Amino acid sequence: MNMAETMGLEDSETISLHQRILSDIREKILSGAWAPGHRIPFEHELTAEYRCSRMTVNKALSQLAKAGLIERRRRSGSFVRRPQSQAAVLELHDIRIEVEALGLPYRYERLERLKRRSNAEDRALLGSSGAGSVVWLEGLHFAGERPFALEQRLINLSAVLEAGDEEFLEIAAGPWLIGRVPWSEAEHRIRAMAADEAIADALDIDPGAPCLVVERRTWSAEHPVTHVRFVYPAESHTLVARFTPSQG
Amino acid sequence: MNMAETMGLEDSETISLHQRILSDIREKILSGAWAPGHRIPFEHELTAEYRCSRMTVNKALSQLAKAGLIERRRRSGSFVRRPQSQAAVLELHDIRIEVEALGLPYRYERLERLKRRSNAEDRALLGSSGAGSVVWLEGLHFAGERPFALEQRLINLSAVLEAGDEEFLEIAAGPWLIGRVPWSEAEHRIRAMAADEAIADALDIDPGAPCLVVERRTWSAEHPVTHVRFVYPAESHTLVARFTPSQG
DNA sequence: ATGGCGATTATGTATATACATATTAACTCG
DNA sequence: CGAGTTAATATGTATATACATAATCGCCAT
Repeated sequence: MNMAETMGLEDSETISLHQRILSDIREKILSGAWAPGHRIPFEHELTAEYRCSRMTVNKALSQLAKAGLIERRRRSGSFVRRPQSQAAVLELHDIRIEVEALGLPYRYERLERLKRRSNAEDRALLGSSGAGSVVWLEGLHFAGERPFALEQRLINLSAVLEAGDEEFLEIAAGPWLIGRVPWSEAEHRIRAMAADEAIADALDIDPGAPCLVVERRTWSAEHPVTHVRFVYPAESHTLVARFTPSQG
Repeated sequence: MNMAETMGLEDSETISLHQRILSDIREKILSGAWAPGHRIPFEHELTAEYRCSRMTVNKALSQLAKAGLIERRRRSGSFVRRPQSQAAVLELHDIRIEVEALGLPYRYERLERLKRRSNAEDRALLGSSGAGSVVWLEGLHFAGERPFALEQRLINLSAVLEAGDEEFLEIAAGPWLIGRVPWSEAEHRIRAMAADEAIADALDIDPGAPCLVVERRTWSAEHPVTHVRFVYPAESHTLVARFTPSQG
């Protein structure tokens, strides 16, 4: 459709309009710009904003609703949902949302931050070939008073330059990155591990206690962005993923 | 819509027409009536069959395509795809393939088999409401000489009657079931756990050692089919899942 | 035969329109 | 003033229509 360039689409690719609306809104939600509970614009407002028919807007919103990102209420509008299903756990992995879904107050605390040139191990973790600078972060996610997860993260500064100026003292890097770098691909590794001294100390559990480890590598347009490792005490966490061949 | 009753819909519920088309076709595919490669009717044929507009048919087919059940080719039509969606999301659970990929000889050994009427716990595991008979299986997957994974499985006999006559002495139930029951939905739970006495004994590891536990429930057309729990010694196993942001 | 080209065909996406339905806000009446 | 009714509103689903696009078929000229 020749709608795309009239809208001033920056991507040169030809994306259908309803796809564009869909990803715009998803981006706003995933980045946190529209928090859970936020009422997204009415169909007729989006119709005006994108200069298209209501059907097109409706198609996009219906998809978001089916994907569980928003909830639609007649006469009231469409609202960002608190994610809780598979999407939350494996696609985003926003720990704040997980913790708040449990009804517990969430807090993030940075333990360590280093900026350095990448070494061989960093490059292996990132799945990167070239050298460059990285930021190394370690932090704790709390659910109430108790540590909920330990986070160890590498950020590739050649992919996200601004991360070099960010302290990440009370903001976890995950949500921060999501708003800045649209990820195109991610790979998860999930395994069990016995807590070593350092992990046991950080998470306030016994050394040797079983932990669930979720590692994630993210790429944006072929460039490695970040590698993150979440360590959960076994009793605190279960990942749930639900699949359906079709989404009736 | 008053379309539903004009069509002679057997369900008393009011289902939208495109939902009905969608589930009709999905059923045909999952049941095997339309095998992979089969060309499903053209939009204009379905338009005639369901007496509706092409947009409505198109909406249903587009959803099926996005869900990966069918593939649409311009000028040629829409074709049933070879099932592959599951592997894309969490590629696990043909343990034989996993083991052989490591270059180790694979062997399965049944430890226990019981046939009984389901109790409350069974029904909870299966996610089933009604009573009925089940088969309980326990078995070990070996990689070379060492135990690779412990499998504990419940099979709902009212969904898979033939399973009652099968011994599963050297064939794991997973591959056996896959050939017989087209699954329509699956839910995975993944967590870490310390090995108890029984598990440690079976897997030949120390009690208290960390294990990765993968539980899977499977449904076929709303009916619970099986619940299976795989327990892996932590050092032997990592799950890998790779995602690309879907539908957008 | 055969390579290219135009016609045909099925899908892809968008439009304007219509009416149904659920829910809330406003209003009316005892 | 409160309960019940009515009107307004946002979404839900369907229609007919239009044109774009990709792939294929068949014809024709070489």
